[in-house]
Amino acid sequence: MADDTKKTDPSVDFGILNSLMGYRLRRAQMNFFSKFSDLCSDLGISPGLFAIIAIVERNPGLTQTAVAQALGNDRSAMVAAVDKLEQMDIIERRPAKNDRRSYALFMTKHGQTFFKTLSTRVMEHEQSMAARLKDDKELDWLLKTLDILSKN
Amino acid sequence: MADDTKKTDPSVDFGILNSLMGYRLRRAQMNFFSKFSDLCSDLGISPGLFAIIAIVERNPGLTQTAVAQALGNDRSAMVAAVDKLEQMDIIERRPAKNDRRSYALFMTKHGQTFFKTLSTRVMEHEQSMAARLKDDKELDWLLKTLDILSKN
DNA sequence: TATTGTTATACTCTATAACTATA
DNA sequence: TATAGTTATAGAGTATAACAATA
Repeated sequence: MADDTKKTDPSVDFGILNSLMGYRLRRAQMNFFSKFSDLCSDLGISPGLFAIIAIVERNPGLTQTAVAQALGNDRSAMVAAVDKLEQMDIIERRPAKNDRRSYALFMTKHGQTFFKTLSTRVMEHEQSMAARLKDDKELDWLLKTLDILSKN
Repeated sequence: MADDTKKTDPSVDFGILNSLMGYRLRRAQMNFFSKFSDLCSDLGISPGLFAIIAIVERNPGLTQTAVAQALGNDRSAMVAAVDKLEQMDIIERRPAKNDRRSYALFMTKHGQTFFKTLSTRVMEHEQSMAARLKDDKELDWLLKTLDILSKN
């Protein structure tokens, strides 16, 4: 919602939370997600759907399960997501060539242009957030550090 | 679940996702949360409950609404959370002195020691994650940067 | 009128198990 | 026997609206 009216009370002592990467990651991520909603909810796209589109766009022909594994989702969650993206004419299922159990996922023509619109909005927001950092070097460092912290 | 068996396929091209702070923040945060569950689910504590305890421990006497505002939660979500923490004998509601509508929240005796156990576990994990960084300077920089990115 | 705690509600995410058709 | 897609389901988490008691 990106709501300025309810501020965090500065007189509250956050104690240990202040020193926890886990807590700060959560706060930062919530901020990104709520802004993402502000920017893209009119298009019916959530962060999770955006990630699926981004993977399919760069890796046409992947199966649902392969996309789920790449994103760390469960197979079962893909069904409703791909159903929706298919109804929106963004992605299409095609029968896989070598395996009649699985579908290969591809972008539709409309999906291609839709993804460009979406990417532009998302990148604009990213750049406005990146402007809070010192320089591109700091951004690279942040991305690298977040990647290191993403591995278990 | 911190499961090593299902790896992210390295042959998948993540495209724009790789350059997005929002996506990397999500991946890093998911990793912290799943490890938090591994460490603390036997004690019945989620990250959200831990945050509430941490605030009450450092700010005894805050009302439910004040804690909710500090953490960015909705008032209504506090009810079940505080109910649970009260049943676990960690936090107690006391009638507020000046306002008969509200409760003041305090740690119980058991809650004090419980929180120490909890904090030890969480800090151990934090330190093992911080060990992936170069030094304490880098950790400070990360915490500061995440704070900057948390503001809307 | 406004606010606190509460309830009810609903919607999204996520996780699990089981089914079917294929492999 | 194992896997892909699917379905059903259940549990979190989150957000909104409304109500009673109190300010």
